Amino acid sequence: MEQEQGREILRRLRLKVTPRRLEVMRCLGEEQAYLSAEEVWNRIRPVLGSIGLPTVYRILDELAEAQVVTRIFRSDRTQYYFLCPNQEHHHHFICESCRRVEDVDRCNLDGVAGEIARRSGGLVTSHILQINGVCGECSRLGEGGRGRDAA
Amino acid sequence: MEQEQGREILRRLRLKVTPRRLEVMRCLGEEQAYLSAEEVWNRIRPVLGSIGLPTVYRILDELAEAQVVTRIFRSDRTQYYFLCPNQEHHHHFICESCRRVEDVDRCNLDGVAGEIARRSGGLVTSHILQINGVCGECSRLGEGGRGRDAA
DNA sequence: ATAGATGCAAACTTTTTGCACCACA
DNA sequence: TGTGGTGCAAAAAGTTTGCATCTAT
Repeated sequence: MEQEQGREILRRLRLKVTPRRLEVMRCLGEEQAYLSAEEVWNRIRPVLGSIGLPTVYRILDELAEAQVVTRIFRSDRTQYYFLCPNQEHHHHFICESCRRVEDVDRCNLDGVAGEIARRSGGLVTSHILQINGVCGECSRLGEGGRGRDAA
Repeated sequence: MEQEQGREILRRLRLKVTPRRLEVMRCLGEEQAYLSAEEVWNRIRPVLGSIGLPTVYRILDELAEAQVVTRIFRSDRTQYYFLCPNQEHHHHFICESCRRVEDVDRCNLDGVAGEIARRSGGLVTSHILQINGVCGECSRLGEGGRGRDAA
């Protein structure tokens, strides 16, 4: 994520361009991996001098609302975020080992919406499709992966 | 969910057959709708006389672990559960209005796994596919739906 | 100049844990 | 009769809120 791209996104959203917002976006984009709010906070604190955790939450919420970041679903009770400014319809392949996210363009779900409508008269408004696995690099490195913790 | 079916599930999991476990399963299966732990608790307390909320969490965790209940993903930070003892691979259409869940057999995702393997050498281990929308009945009733709150 | 952004502390919600007591097998 | 289940109280973890101060526009 180039800084200029971040500025443009914020202007489009009519949010003020602040160092904190730019840094949250840079951090999430830099690793192409999903992170929790606290992990983002730990990574950007050294760069910014200081920033509060509530500010990180506020920024992530705004960006998720604006669909500039995507929430990743896991069954722990933590929310994870991934920068995804690309608005085309697509899905994500997420690596269970290194947490990196790859885009998956293919989405064969149009037929499903039709089936539901035909069967019961229901209407599909959205879907979550998240593909979990182990990425190429982590597969080659063998099990255990790089690990990636809060610190 | 017949009581005998509940007993069989518990025996298969080598869990003791207790009134609390049977009642949690009955409650989740009865409505064909997803509920939070607290909602389950509120519904079964009158029947059982008394049960602690931690017990409900423990039971739901065991059943989710055993894949007898499925977790439903929402962006609030509450976990929702749905009884789904059917082990065939399938997905769910969930109604945003009444929370009822319908099974969707169709799953065209085999091609996606192949694409990921070819492209980067990655390996797909699982996927989450949750289809959100408004069910036939709620569509016919018009917007607003039946509502379904914790009480 | 001013509306919006942020830090800090404290609250809040959901979920988990510890331990004594109880009940199914 | 003993292992596993449960109630209760308290803690933990993640997230949100209130308000005073600061800053981008």
